[in-house]
Amino acid sequence: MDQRAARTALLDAAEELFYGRGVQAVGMDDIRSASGVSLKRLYQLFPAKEQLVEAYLERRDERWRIALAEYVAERSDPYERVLAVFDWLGTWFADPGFRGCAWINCYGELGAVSPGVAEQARRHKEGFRSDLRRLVEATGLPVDPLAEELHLLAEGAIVTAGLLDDADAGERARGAAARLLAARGAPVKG
Amino acid sequence: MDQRAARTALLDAAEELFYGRGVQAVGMDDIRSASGVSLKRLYQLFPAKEQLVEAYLERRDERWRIALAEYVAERSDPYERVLAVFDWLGTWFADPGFRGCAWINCYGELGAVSPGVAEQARRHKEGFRSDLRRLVEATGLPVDPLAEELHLLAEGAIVTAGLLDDADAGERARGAAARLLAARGAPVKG
DNA sequence: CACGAGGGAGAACGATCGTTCTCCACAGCG
DNA sequence: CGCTGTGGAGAACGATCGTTCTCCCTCGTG
Repeated sequence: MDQRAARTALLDAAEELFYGRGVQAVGMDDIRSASGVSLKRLYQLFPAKEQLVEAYLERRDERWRIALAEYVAERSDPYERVLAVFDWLGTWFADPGFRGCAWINCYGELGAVSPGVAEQARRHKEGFRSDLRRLVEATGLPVDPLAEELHLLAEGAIVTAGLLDDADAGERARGAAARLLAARGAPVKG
Repeated sequence: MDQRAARTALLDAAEELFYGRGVQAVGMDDIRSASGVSLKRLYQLFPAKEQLVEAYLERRDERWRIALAEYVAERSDPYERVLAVFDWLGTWFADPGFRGCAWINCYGELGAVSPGVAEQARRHKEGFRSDLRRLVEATGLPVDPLAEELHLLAEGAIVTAGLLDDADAGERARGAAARLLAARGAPVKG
């Protein structure tokens, strides 16, 4: 197994374990067992646990936002694209492994104690917000404050789905989003 | 110092430290120093750290929701009362000690590992949601799905204010809430 | 004063865990 | 075959921290 494969195996194991149980509940030894990579190699690639956590968040951010973008790109109508964000959230919430937002969870766990983790969480949320803003721009509607409002709905749905196990939060957010779009002049479905 | 005063001192210290730094970053010794209560007494009142954490969340929930209710009760118009929830969130976000939602943070930190903490977080969020629902009921507007939508906005504002340091999230959520209310037939200010 | 109960201060204990070190197997190469 | 260095397995180390224990002081009571 070369360095590249080891790195991938480590990040895969880290993602599954950290997301599922929380960072502090997972030891480096658990990562080792789950990945099959020796501790020596682990510490060569990630000299401290914190760096593994940050790398996990960074890679997940990339994947998460790309998956969202691909899902959205399946629609052609710009309004539908905006609403598809909420559909996608709904499919995420329905995933059996769903356990809330990885970045919110990590921020709660380590944000006060690890600037790097706090930064990753901030970056992810800002990235998501600007992705959403771009989708709103494409509709031609006035972006402010519409995009921010839709972002609040999305974040609210994520947190509610995670904490209250409320998988319908996506649909409900979609409904509210449609109403806000209509209030701003989007053509209403008939 | 009698038992009652010791309990209060402990919960005060726990609240300040746990909220400010996260639960796992605070040792029982820190609680002892900050409260002035001896370890022996601490363990008499809270036989394990987890119970102190749960008691902290429970007392904070009570205070938080009462403070919100009192703020809201200063207005008499039922629509204004609903919107006042978002004003109150805005004042909370502006507090210099604001560091996001205590329950979301604790859930991220311990939710996967401590059922008691997960339960407290769930209870708080459900309590908040039903408080909001009652305020919407008082307007006479159809409650579903309006109340849920407003709840998503509020949660989104809380999480965004915490993570992105965005103190204006309250105002923005208030704007969106006003629009959703208007779309459901509330009389518009003019 | 004797004495026992209760409480405070802080040492001690035991477990966990991030990180490093030791030891060994084995492959490449003369 | 011997030498060398890379890497794996897992023991060891050191720190932290939740929890308990020890020791001592104090105070109320006979």
